[in-house]
Amino acid sequence: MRGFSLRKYNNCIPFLSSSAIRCCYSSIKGNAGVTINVENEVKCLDDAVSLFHRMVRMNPLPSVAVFCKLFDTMISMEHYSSVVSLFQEMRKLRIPINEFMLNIVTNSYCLMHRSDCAFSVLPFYLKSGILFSGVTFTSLIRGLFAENRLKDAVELLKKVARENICEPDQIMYGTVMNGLCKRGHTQKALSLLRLMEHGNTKPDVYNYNIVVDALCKDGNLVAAINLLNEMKQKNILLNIVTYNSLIDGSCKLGQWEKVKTLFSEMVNLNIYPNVITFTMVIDGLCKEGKVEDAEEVMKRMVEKGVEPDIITYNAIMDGYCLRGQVDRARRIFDIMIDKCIEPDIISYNILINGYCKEKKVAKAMQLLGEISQRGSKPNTVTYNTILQGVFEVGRTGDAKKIFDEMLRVGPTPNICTHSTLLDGYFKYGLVEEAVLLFNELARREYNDVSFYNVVINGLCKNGKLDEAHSVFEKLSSIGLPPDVRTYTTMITGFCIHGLLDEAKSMLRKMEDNGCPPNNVTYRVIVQGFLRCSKFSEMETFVKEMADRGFSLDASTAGLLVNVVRENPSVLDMTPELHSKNMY
DNA sequence: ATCGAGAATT
Repeated sequence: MRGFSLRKYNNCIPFLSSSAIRCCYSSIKGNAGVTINVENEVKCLDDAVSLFHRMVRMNPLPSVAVFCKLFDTMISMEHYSSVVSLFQEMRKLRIPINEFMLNIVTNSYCLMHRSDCAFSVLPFYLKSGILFSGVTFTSLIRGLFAENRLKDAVELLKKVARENICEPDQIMYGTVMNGLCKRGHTQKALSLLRLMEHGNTKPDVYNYNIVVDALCKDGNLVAAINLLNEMKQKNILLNIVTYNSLIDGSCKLGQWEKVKTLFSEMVNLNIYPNVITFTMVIDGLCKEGKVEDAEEVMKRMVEKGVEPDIITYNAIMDGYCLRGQVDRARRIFDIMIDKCIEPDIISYNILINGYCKEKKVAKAMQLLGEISQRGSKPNTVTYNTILQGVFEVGRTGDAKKIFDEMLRVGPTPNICTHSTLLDGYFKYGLVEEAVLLFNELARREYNDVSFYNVVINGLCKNGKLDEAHSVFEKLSSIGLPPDVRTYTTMITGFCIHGLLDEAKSMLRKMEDNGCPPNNVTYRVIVQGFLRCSKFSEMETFVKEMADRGFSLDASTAGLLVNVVRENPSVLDMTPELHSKNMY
């Protein structure tokens, strides 16, 4: 990272106070030999805090390891800021700390997405004569990735290696590789893997699995299998994760023969499919509409002694919903409860989505009300799903009420919530509401092009072409390249308003900007010229379409047929229409 | 005693 120096972070540890924490200095004698079983004693934050207070009053004090164990337990319950507070208390009480403790605190800050505070712990290591370890920097790197500071994360790894601060291990490399892969930089992760192969720290199965999985997720199964073969050649011991990634990748491409091969290959290596393996297959089948096959796989897994879990059931439920059989999904939901598998918020979201897709909004709303009764809590996806469903049936008033409820008592709206709202408002002509909301959102720095596509589309469809165009222009000023949908939406807007020259120049512009038009773009522009009876120019685009292997859709072809009926001479100008089987 | 990879929802 640029300008990285320990001095910079000196004396900037934020004091996080906690009113819950009040320390008592009187010591209780005779606690020597008292054993503390942190895991059994701590079930919630209150338990942790009160145990901490008992511990600091003991004489002699419990070892630092016990404090570490306590903090670790708190981290597993996601009480990161409380870990920091208790650590501050320990310091005030001058309770000795060690390397492990500092690493845990550093990690807590990183998990809070406060890598700035995490860096401010570094001077403590120096002051206390404690050496940094790979663990320290791995946590920091993870923290930087969590804040999407990819360059800083990679730079920190390089700095650690270059300045011999400590020898990066497989975990540190793996953390960087994983951070890169999860953000779409598979090739960079692959380069790092190659770098490791030539360096001192040889990649292990974790490192390979990260890249194998990323390649599979990219749909690049061939490269993933090549890497698998490299692993075999290098005698890297393959494991269940390796095969699960490959099986998932094959399922998502519908390569069921490959799935079978991988299954037998892994079993030959004494690696047995687990609940994750089976669930991936079940989900893949469900997504292809083959829910019966998925249920068959579920039976087989039970026969093999592998019990389906909540995720397996959720996949099946979603499979039925995708086929429009929400009632069957509901039955699975009830079976799940009978088997004492508690539905989670995703189960509810799947069912709510199922009901919405069948326009059974009342059912969806009812289910929303039931969520808290069963000890779950609606999340952002729940509300987004309901909002979409309510808009779908045109109940804009209900949508507004639900959004208000969300703002009052619900989870934080995200970009998807806002897209749904804007799309809904525009769709039903509530332009004022939409524009107001869009202006409110200006400071959020949303950088997802599909969000702007919704806005541009809404403005175009509501006669606000100039505003749409200025949002389009804004994209380049915030460094967000328009995608094929953005251009197509703009072109549609121009065509609706009869601005064919603008439509045409936008078509050329997208090509120049490295974003070639697709089938839809051409259909839109052909329809535009057709509706304005500009047959000869239309012909140019029909020709271009044919050259690029695109074809007309039914509605454009239908329009064309009507035009030909009224004006047969059009046929003379468009030989492509009959010679290339365009209808 | 602290840091790592794989499954489901809008």
